[in-house]
This record gives sequence, C-alpha cells and structure tokens, in this order.
Amino acid sequence: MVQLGRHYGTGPASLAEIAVEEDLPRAYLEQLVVGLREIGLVTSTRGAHGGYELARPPETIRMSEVLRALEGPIAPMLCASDDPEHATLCDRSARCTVNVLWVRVRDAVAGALDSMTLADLVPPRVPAIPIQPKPRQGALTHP
Amino acid sequence: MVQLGRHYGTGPASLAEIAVEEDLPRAYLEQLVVGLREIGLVTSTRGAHGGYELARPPETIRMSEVLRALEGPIAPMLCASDDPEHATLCDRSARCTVNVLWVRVRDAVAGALDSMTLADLVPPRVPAIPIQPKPRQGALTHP
DNA sequence: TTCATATCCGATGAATTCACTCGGATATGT
DNA sequence: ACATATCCGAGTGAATTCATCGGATATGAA
Repeated sequence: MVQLGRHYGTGPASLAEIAVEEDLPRAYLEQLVVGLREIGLVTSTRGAHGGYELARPPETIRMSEVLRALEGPIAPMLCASDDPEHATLCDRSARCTVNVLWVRVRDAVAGALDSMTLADLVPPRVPAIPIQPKPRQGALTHP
Repeated sequence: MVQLGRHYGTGPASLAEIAVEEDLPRAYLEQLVVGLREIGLVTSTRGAHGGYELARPPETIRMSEVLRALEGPIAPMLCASDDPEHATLCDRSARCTVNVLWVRVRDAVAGALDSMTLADLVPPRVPAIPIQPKPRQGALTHP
C-alpha cells in the first residue's frame, strides 16, 4: 500500500513492479491484494500495462481500513472484536471479568490506526539537490 | 491472576482450587505461573496447604506487568518491541516506513494495559443480602 | 517416620496461523 | 496473435499457541 501510495497519480502499478521494489514474491502480493480490492481500497486494470492503483488519495485512507482489509476485524480476543458479526462470547464469559480490558486495548489500537493515514507512511520525495540541510530542534546530532 | 486477586489476604491458593474455579487444566496453569513467579508477581509455598499468592496488593499490579509476564514484551511487530533486548530490525527495515505506525500501536496498547490494575478486574464481592438495589444512572434496564 | 499435598521441571502433541508457492483461467493493449 | 496483466483455488512448511503427561522435590500433619 505504501508503494501504491508512492505511485499515486501516475497510473496503475503492476504487482511485478511492486514485488521488485519491496522484495516480496509476486504470487504473495496477489493474495494480499484480494482483500484490498474487495473493500474497494484499490482498483485494478487487467491486461498489458495494467495493475493496481489506490481508489482514493493517500491522505484519505486510514491505516485502520488497510489493516482491517488485510487482517480482518481488530480483535485482541474473540470476545472483543470490532465486527459484531465476528464477535463471540467464549464459554468462560460467565465468570470472566477481563472483557473490559480487551475492549480498552481494542479501542486503543483502533484509535492509533485511525490517527494515521497512508500519506503519513509514504516517504516524502527527497529533493535531488538538498538546499541548506538545517537541523531541526530536537534532532539527534552525531557525537 | 484474577482468582489470586480474589483470594488476596487469605493465604495461598493451590492451582487445584483455581483449576476448578476457572475450569482450566491444572497442568496448564502450572505452565502459566512460571512466568509470573520469575517476574515476582506471585510467591509460592510448597508442600501441603501450599499454593500461590499475589506478592503485592491487586491495586498495585498493572495489567501491563501481568501481560508481559505471560506473553512477553509488547510488540505488534518485532521492529517495535518494548524490550530493547528483544527488538530487532528486519531485513526490510531499510526501505520500510511503517515502523512509526507499529510504535504508535504498541504505545497505545501499553497505555491501555498500564491504565488498569488487577483490582479493576477482580469482581467486587456482592453482599449476601442486597440492600435496596437502586439502579445507577446510565444502567441498562431490561425491556 | 510416613504420607498426602503441593510446587517444580522437561518433553511432547494437536490445532491454528503466517508467509509463500503452484498451476492455470481470463482479460486487454500493442 | 501475443505478451502482459489480473484473477482464482488449492496446497505447503515453519512457527506459534494452547494444552498434556510423567515424574522429581519440598513440606505440613498424622
């Protein structure tokens, strides 16, 4: 998805390209992209010069959406799932009092994933000729 | 740990007891308790009438400690682990920009686990004779 | 002393998940 | 026609998780 973010606006990128860029097997990417397509995060164009592209600008894609598409509902435990369809009480739920903890953990994770968009993870294009690299406050300086 | 919290102050509780109370195999509890003992969250006394008890009052035991003892360092990915000993960069770390996301998720989880203590999960003792069960504001009423 | 009750310890097994592979069918620009 | 892509279903090997089993060691009570 980060790679698709990089290519955003320049037409579809094939899985073969991304496989090279990320050093991942193409066949594996194929499997991953299924979920992304089903949710509608990416669109595909088949045939020569085809590939995938983001369906929306990177700034509007929350990482929570990406993770849900790839890994399913956010759920530290089965009894604390995002998705009501998927959530189930285990057979210990009668005496178990830990559910509140898992719900808090789940909300914390969902919050963190909601707070970042794909754009936050696409590395900014470094200018070919860097002008006056002035160190920002708090930046680490090498001893 | 919740069961040990219930028994807190009343001497050691044997795994056989807890196995009955939680409907879990005793041999399995034995395995779990190893980590808790090593970290010093529980103390053990061997022999007849022995068992385990919390080393500290439940209010002072953060759930982050418990989870770390049972499940190891908090780490959504290997490159974003709590424990510096355990943390490693993967071979993709040079081009991968997603680390910041995992660090945020990890901090969110750690925060949630830090914010609750074992005492929050030990169910309060219901009085034998309930006096005027007045429904609190916001409590769910059955239709 | 004997004995039942406990914790300790190492090894083993079943089920699930993760990262990845394979073989082909279908669509499409050149 | 043909190379380039996506699509699709099934299958594999390693690792992890949850749990089991057999027996050694310590200790309070009869």
